[in-house]
Formats: sequence, C-alpha cells, structure tokens
Amino acid sequence: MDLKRLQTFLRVAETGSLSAASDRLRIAQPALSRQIRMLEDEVGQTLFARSREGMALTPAGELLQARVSGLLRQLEQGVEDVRSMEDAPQGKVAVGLVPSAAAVMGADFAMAVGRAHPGIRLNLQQGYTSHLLDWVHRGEIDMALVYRGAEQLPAEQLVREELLLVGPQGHPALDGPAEMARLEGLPMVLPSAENGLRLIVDMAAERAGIRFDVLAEASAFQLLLELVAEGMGLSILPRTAIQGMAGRFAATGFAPPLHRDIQLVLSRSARQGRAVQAVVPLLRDATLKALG
Amino acid sequence: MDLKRLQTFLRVAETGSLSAASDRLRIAQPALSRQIRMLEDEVGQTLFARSREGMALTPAGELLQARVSGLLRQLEQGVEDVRSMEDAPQGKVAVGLVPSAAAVMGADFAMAVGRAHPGIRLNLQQGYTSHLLDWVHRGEIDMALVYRGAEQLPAEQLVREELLLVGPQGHPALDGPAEMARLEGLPMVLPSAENGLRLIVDMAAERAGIRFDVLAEASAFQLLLELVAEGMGLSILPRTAIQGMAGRFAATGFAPPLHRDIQLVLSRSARQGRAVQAVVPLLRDATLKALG
DNA sequence: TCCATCTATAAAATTCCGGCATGGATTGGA
DNA sequence: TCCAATCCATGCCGGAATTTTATAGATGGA
Repeated sequence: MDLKRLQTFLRVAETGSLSAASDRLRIAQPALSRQIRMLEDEVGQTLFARSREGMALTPAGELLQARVSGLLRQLEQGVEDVRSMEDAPQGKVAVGLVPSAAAVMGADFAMAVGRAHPGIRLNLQQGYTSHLLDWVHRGEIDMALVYRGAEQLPAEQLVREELLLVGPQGHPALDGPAEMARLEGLPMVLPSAENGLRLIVDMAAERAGIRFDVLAEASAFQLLLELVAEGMGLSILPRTAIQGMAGRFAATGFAPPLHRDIQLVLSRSARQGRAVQAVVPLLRDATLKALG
Repeated sequence: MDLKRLQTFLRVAETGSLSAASDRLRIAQPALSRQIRMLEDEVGQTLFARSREGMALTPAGELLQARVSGLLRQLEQGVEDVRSMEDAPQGKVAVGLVPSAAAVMGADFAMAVGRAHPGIRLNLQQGYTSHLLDWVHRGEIDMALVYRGAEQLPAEQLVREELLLVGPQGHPALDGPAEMARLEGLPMVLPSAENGLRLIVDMAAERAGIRFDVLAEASAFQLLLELVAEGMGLSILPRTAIQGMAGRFAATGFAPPLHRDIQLVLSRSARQGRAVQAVVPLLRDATLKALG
C-alpha cells in the first residue's frame, strides 16, 4: 500500500477527472492514469467508471474513499503532533458547524484560533447535524457543533437555547407564555426543513396534536424576521436570533419551554491530537460567548 | 509521509534493533538505517536512542508509535475490505480478552472463527481490562471482552456472572445467603490483585466496612480451589469456576448479590470493517456459550 | 587485544515514477 | 458527415529514489 497512491486516488475522486486532478496536483495526467490503474490492480477492484465526462467512483471506489480518507487525515495529524512536540501545536484541525452556528460564531471562532495558535490551520466545514455526526464518526473532521448528539460518540452539552414565539408588537398570541396547542391553524413563517430547528418545532407540534399553517419557509433567520415584521405570520426562533431587535418584535417563551441543545462531539482522534485539544476550549468559549 | 517508512519504523520499534528488523523484513540493514534517518529528518525529532544494544524509542518515538500504529492497522483493514468486497470477508481481526475469558473460551472462539471465516486471520491478545480498553481506544485492537466497560466507548453487556462464596462442604458460613459484613476476619484465599475479580471483591468489602484475612492469593482459579479444598480458607469465585465440582465444595450467593459484568467493547473501526463485523457475533456467541 | 555485535556511510545496481508524445474513444457542432 | 475538442490509455525515456553490497566506526566482553 502506498500512501501517495491513496492520496492521488482521493484527489481524483473528489475532482472527478484525471485531467482536473492533474492540474491541481501539478502532475501530468498520464502519471495519474497509471497510479489509479496500479491501485486498482492492487485492490483487485475497478474503482472508477471511465467515461467521456471523467472518472466516476464505482461502489468499490466509494467504499475505499469512505474507509481511507478519514484515516489519512488522522495519520497526517499524528505525524504533525510529533513534529511539533515541544513547540506550539501545529497542523490542520477540521471542525464542523451547523449552518446557524457557522453564521453566528464561525468568524469569531476562526479568529480566536488564529490568534491563539498561529501554527494551526483551521478547516471549517458547514453541514447539517446528521452529516456532521457521520463525518465525525468516520474521522473526516475532528469535532463538530451539532444540535443533538450521537449516542455512539461522547457529546458535551454546551448550550441550551430557548425557542421563542416571535411576532409583531401587540399580537394577541404573544400575551403571556405561549402554548403549542393554541397555535393550531395560525399563519406561520418557519425555518425550512433542512434546518435542525424545524425538526424540533415539528416534533413539538406533533406532540401537541396540532398543525401549523405554514405560509413561508426560509433558511435565513434574517429573512424570516422580515416576513414576521411584514405581518405575514408568527415564527419560532431561538432567542439569539432576535437579540437587539427589541421594539420591532415581541417574543414569548413556551410553556412548557421549547429548546434546542447545542452539543460538542469529538472524534476519537480528537482525544489524542495535541492541535485538536488546543482548539476544543476555543470552540467551547466561542460557542458560550455567542449563544450562551 | 511515506507509508512504508512508517511501517519499518514500527517494526524497528517493536524488535528494538535494526539488524533484528532487517531479518524479519528481509531487507538489508543499511536500508532500514536510512529509512529511520529520513523519517527522523521528516519529523524533525530523534525517534530512537542508538546504542550498542540496538534502538530504543525516545519519548518522541513513543508518541509516534502510539499515534500511528493503530491507524495503520485500520488502513490495511480498510483496503482489505475493498479487496474482498464481493468475496467472503478477509483480513486480520484483533481481539482482546481478559485472561479468564481467554482461558475459558479463547480456543473455542478461535476455532469458530476459523470454521466460519477461513479468510480471516484472528489475532488474539490477552490483557487486563484497563489495557484492553486502552488498546481498543487507540485502535490497536478491534474489540475486546472486558469486565467493566469504558464510558467513552459503546459497550454491550453480555454476561452477568454471579460471584459465590465458596468453601468446603459443611462450613457454617455457607449456610444460607452470605453477607459480606459477616466475613470480617475470616481466613480467605482470593484471586490476586491483577485479577479484575479481586478489585470487585475488595470494593465490596470496603463498602461493607470489613477486612478479610487474606491467607493466600493466586491468579489461577484451579489453584484457589485446591487451597479451599485443603481447608485453608474461603474464597469468592464466579459460579462457572466451580461448575462440575458439586460434592467437593459448597457455595452460596451473597445478599445483596455480588457479580461482575462481562462487556463487549468495539473500536471505531469495528463499526466499519466487514471482517470485524463478521467476527462480532461469533465472539458474542462463544461468550454466552461459555459463561452465560 | 581481539572478537562479536551493533549502527552508519559510500558507491553501485536496480527499481520506481513522472514527463512527453501519441493513440483511441466519444461527443457536440459546423 | 466530418472535424474539433476533450477525455483517458499506452509506450518509451530520463532521472530520482531506494536497495544492496561492502566497509567503516563504536563499544562492551572474553
């Protein structure tokens, strides 16, 4: 097994073509062709389906990619840790954030890492909870901020955000604590389905045995707030989303309260790597500062 | 980073000398010398302390070994899985067993694996719970049978063994359920301290606020039983240890019952690897058959 | 002191790999 | 229908990297 071969395999797999990978790797295309061929011989499987459009992974290729790519990252990082043993931590650290977290605190977090550990190159991935958990599990990324932890991975509870019913000033439904059951049929503007928040809201609605009248969906909270301000309907959003908006909106908590948990999950490598360990407290701090 | 370099590094590290490794790898010694040198340059650390006795790992070397060896195993196995995609599962699977489990079921288990999956090469490691958990954690082995699971790893409860107070026929303490508090000062022969069982017994004694009068310790249950038969003292052993000995000994359970749990812990790679997945049910069956 | 046992170094031989030129296949457009 | 463009594959060559062979250097024990 040659490591370089595996790396070129991964590169070709992600670019989807020999010629494209050849540009990025600054290696002539025939060389890559031969590398892939040799890897295929070694493995005894066809890894790519060749076509006019380039190279597409076969099932065997996908399996190899899934099994190998995380391990290579960890290997690199392990060597990097040894290299910078008595210096400041160095190397690449990959962190996954759910979109809302990325928007609220991504930049601050990245700056904090750059300031505290100039030797660490941060790789920020954005994705939904389920994908992020999968990546952490496979070692593609070292840690992630997600909305509900996995049972199989150790998760650390960081923040519990309360979700509020938001509407224009003076709306009758916002008088006192909100009850889910009384929202039956009310016009709503809600986060769209790919948002983890929506899942929580829908589940709560189902539990209360009601259905919303969802007039609009949007993934950006900003947009939702504008729709609410226009009087289109009510929304359900985390408290942080309407911070600094006092006066333009009214909001009230639910009874019983509705909330979403933000958890930090670490990959196996995260408990070993020095660079990763250096980043963890910064991520924790940034999260608490932005959302706590 | 070259993979071959890392592998020779590991080999040299475990043999402790260039010349010994050169024999095993069928590679001339100067080649190894150069490989190590280049790895050291690459990492920027001295990995071995050279002496007339051979090569001893420096702290940096130990770190590298710890970080890298598990990953390489998993990498090999990943490639092997792709290679044998549509065939029967193949490759090496490393399993750790606590000594007592190894003695009771090790052979049966190994035979079952060989019978069901001829392509799988089984690597059986024996060790104490704490070591095994560490190895699983670092990916050195794929799974282990241990006495208490780790919090950080998903563990599956397999068997709960009841521990019995064992003594010669007619001993007064064996009349009815035993109570820990009444064993104060009684002469005992117990498993020695490296045995996981002893830890449980000691903790129970401490909880009851008593101390045994430990006349003898032994790690082999067989030996302990002989001492008990000689009338040297009482012992505390799992029920399976005295199976088929009815007539020679009397035994009674504790109130409240004392037991030890046998758990199966899987490494991260175990949830991906095909070969590993094929072995898991066999290990489970063998355990239940021998101890359940 | 001499031998045995390590690792390190130097030079020759070999193997491996990347680059260039080119071929073959497929598709889109004139 | 034919040409051009865009893929990947193959053959050959030169250079880099690695292994082998041979040997030196160091060190502790008979």
